[in-house]
Amino acid sequence: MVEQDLNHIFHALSNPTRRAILARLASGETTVGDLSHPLPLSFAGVSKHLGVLERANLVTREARGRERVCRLNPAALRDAQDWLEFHTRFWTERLDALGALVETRADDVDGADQEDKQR
Amino acid sequence: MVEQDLNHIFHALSNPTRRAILARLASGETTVGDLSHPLPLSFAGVSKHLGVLERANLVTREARGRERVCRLNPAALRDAQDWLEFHTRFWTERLDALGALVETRADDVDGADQEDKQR
DNA sequence: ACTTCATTCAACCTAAGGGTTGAATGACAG
DNA sequence: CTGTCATTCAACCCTTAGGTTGAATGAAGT
Repeated sequence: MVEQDLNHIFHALSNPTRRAILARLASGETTVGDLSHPLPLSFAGVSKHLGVLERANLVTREARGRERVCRLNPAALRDAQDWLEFHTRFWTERLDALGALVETRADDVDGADQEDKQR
Repeated sequence: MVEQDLNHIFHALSNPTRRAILARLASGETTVGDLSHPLPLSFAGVSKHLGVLERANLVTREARGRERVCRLNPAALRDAQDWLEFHTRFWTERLDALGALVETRADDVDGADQEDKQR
């Protein structure tokens, strides 16, 4: 998995219509038509959104007769989650450590000159 | 936390420069200047990216003298992670269940007519 | 006070997003 | 083989993104 993939995945997730599509697909595969019925969008608009989701590898479209069946592909979502999990953990640890540091020194850093040891 | 927040968070994360900034900030707070040195961007460009990260509430900027100090705010990242975690779990369960279903019936659904029970 | 340094603001540019329409494709029903 | 239905493609529109420059702000140093 490369940077580019994350770009596409996060970009795909940044739009509420696309997140709605994903949520809808989580409860079962559907055709593009079924997908677009509840949405306040043109057919072609939905198709475009599916294109974005497909580029991010979050969704696959497969022809079945004259319809296209859309399915989730959780693997890509997992990639994004991995990135986030790594970073949240890392950050939280760092900030916790920082918090602890500040706390243990709470009495002698009361002033305003403690920025030197930060960088 | 609302939809809008997720839009901003995921949008912020969809850009590699911004992810680099976040990674950089994970190892300690810095000024905008320090942040932009290693980046192949103009100063103002970096400032814009920080604006996006700030809108997503992933980063805070605080004036210290004539510089601005940037810090991470892991709370927002946690929001994104929660969304992803919920969905990956949900999807995976669904697809696992589906897989199990297919497997138990593997012998009598060899053909192509099993789509009816899907919708 | 004057200059310098860190940063932002404003204006601009080009490319990409998100949406629309209408024509094109291609499977299916008659 | 003709018409219809599901979908995509192409062209267009407007807004946002991502970048640049140069001026503006505002704290610090002298």
